[in-house]
Amino acid sequence: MENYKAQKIERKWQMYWRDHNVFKVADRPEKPFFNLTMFPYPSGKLHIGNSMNYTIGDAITRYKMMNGYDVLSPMGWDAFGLPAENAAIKAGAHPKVWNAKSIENMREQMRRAGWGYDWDREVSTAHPGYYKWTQWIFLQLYNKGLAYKKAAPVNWCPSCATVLANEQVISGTCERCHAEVDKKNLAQWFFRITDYADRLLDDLKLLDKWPEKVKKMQENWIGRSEGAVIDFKIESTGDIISCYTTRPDTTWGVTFFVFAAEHPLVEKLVKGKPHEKEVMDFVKRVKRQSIIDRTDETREKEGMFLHDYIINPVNGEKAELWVANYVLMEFGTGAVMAVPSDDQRDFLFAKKQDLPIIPVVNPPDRKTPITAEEMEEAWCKPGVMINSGPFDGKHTPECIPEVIEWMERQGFAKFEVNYKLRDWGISRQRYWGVPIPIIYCDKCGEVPVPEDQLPVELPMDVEFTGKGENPLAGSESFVNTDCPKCGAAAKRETDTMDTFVDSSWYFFRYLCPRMEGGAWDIEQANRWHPVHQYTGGVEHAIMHLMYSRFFMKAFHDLGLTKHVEPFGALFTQGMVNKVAYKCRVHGYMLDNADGGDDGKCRKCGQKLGVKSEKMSKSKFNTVAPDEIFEKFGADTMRFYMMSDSPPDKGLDWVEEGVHGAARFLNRLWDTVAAYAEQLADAPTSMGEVPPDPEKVAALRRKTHQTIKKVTYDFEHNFQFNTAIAAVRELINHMRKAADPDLPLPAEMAEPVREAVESVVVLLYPFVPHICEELWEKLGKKPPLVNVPWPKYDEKIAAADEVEIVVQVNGKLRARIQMPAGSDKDAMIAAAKADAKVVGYIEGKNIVKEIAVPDKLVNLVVK
RNA sequence: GCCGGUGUGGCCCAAUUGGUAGAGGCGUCGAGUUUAAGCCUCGAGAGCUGGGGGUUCGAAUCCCUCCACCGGUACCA
Repeated sequence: MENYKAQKIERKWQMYWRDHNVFKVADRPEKPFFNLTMFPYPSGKLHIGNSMNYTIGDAITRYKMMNGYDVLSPMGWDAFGLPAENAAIKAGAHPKVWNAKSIENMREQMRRAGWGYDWDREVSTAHPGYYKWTQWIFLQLYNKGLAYKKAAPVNWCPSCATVLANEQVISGTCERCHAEVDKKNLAQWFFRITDYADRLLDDLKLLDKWPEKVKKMQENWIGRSEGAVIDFKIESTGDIISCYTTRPDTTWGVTFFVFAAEHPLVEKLVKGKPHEKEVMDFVKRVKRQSIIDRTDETREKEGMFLHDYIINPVNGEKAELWVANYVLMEFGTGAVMAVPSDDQRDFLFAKKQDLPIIPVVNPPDRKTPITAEEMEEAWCKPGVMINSGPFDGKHTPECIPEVIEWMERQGFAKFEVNYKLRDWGISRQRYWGVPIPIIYCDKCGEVPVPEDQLPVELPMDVEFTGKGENPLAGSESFVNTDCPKCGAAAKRETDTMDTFVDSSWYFFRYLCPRMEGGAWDIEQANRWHPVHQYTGGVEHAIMHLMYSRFFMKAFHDLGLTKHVEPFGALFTQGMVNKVAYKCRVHGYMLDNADGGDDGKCRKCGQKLGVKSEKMSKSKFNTVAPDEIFEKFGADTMRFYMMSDSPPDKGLDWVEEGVHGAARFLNRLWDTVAAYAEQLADAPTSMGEVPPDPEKVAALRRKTHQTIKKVTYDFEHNFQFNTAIAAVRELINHMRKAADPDLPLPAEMAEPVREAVESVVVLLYPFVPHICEELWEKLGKKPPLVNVPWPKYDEKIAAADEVEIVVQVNGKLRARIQMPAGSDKDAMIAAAKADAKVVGYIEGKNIVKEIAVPDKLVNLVVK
């Protein structure tokens, strides 16, 4: 018998799949199934996260094909972005060249992993044939008023020299380089995603096949709140200033009023006043504070009195006007009515600045009204309104609608819904991205590039200096152009788009990747969408998925698709972790396998901390798929990743586990090959051992139970670890029932054949190479994707005899064998008759008899 | 802080949703095979299910509370 040679058979089948176009899918499918995995950034090397993603995706592709679906399984490249440009700066190569090479490498790695794709549909977002349509989409949004330019304070990463979206700022630092992010005022392009806030929120209800977790994250990010906008009058100037509040019921408790440092009225109010310098110095200081400082909640709240007052519209009371560092310009109106009795931030500020506190909500269990002196913190829970004029005695927050109505009648407030979601800033001051198709003309102003002039291509005559300036701005041939309207000399926009724009519509382009007359064919989109299964990392739960949903809805409104949601079902895989070794003083280091000693720091000798953490180069705990392919083969990597833990949770990468996977595949090989030989000998004699009907039935039962289990796991959240465990059980059972190295007894030949074939078919989605090879050894015709997924027979799978547990007062006292499906009376009677049970119930009163069919009997006695 | 999630043999994890705590794997130990080790085959042990309280005939599962870790988010008025 030949040994299992992974690399040899893997290459053989990879060539087979390619040469036979196994994963090519028809444009007009009978049973369409769009199986999408998140396309990678072509960094040049697959990382383990990709491998996890695509191994899950490939298992689904093959499973669905075996179930008769026309599976669309495409692959492409999210090819624009910073790393290519940075690499270009470093290596002196053009990003285009660097990119092409990276893609080639990764395509080869994907082949070696054995993932099945329809390569005729490959797309790259950096290809002019693709980004032409990204620009076209920009123009459609622009014409609809959904793309606009405005000067806005933006997150500026000084190290990357570019603008970052809010979502790319991780607690005040750049998500890429971790430098502290500054605020900068720049003219920027935005997409009006906020117009869709309510629909993005409401339609989450349609996504019943999305993880609750992801929907919740999106809900939080959209951050819908209801409240009122209330107008206050400034005493000195008579200016009306509005503020948004979710608690208009507490307006009687307003004791001061606070502006954000960026609020334009601040400067106006102090202009020429004695305290002008003091206040403006404070404003400047706050503005200069980094985002890190400003968003650190534990930091002291500071502020300055503006020596001016506000008139509270509900009762005409005066309240001091302040500017403070804890109010954000970005939310609401940048001005806050402060109710220290009901808001902990206002409370702390009032205490610090010695401002008055008026309780307006009385804790419900109190008989007498609470006083300001009694309060140790703000009361923001439900209660009874006090000191609130006409609303005294009412319960809040229930009466908020009534309060708003009352205010609206008086004309100084109105109901309003607010969102945390901001418009999507897409401008990037970088070369390696999609040029924004806008031209600036002195006479005509901002002019969109006519559609027939697309694409606006990236110029090649650029210099990569690594300095802050966008290289595009330095390209004469690019910048200088003619105005499409009047023909006069004009200049091009030099900002490029955020790469999330590229990836927000790629699932359309896969449908018609080479189409020239349009971005996609609407009929095809209506047919293949929404994506039947989308699989990717949970790190894209907010940005990518939100932007794609927004695009889908905008496309719908533009008549470009009939659908409103892009992804019907979503599966998010967990992170891949591995132990990392960390010294408290000297940081992460290689583990002790590499020259270290007994887990001690090589620099200081202190004991290293050992903890499983997300794989990262900086932690020295990465694993390269390539190395696994070389050492063990792709099937081993695939098997290990799928067999160890449920894929939606994380995976702890353990070297021994990989060995275990390799061992299993060897055993699978030996076992199936041995059975193949025995089966080929087609035994006819009964042998010396007499036939054993129960043994035959038991093996068949196990086979059908296993098919049922694996099918169930595919249909329920992809619990591949338990599916694989079930197959292992079947193999163990079969080996015990019929020694693979001995001639098969005649009566076992068919049951064994059924079991062996099932094993190979059931494992195929996970380890396709070895299974194709074994399938051939069994005398069958490849490829396995054409073999129908096995059906199980419920009758064969059902046990005819079951073990019933007998409890007395909840304690296990006996086990009895009974025919499956016995009725409750029979079970109870049998339980009472059991000799062991009798000892426990004799002479006692049976209070209650519980029977669970085929499971247990519980007798409650006194 | 707030919103999610997780906590089960030494380790990764099952338990078809309230019914025997243990499927599968890793590691360990033992036996067989081997000149020996490894590989391979067969077998074994190991637990108050994070702590406490409650509901129930019965709780890993449901409820309350606390703790630990992971993820998201964060002065959003």
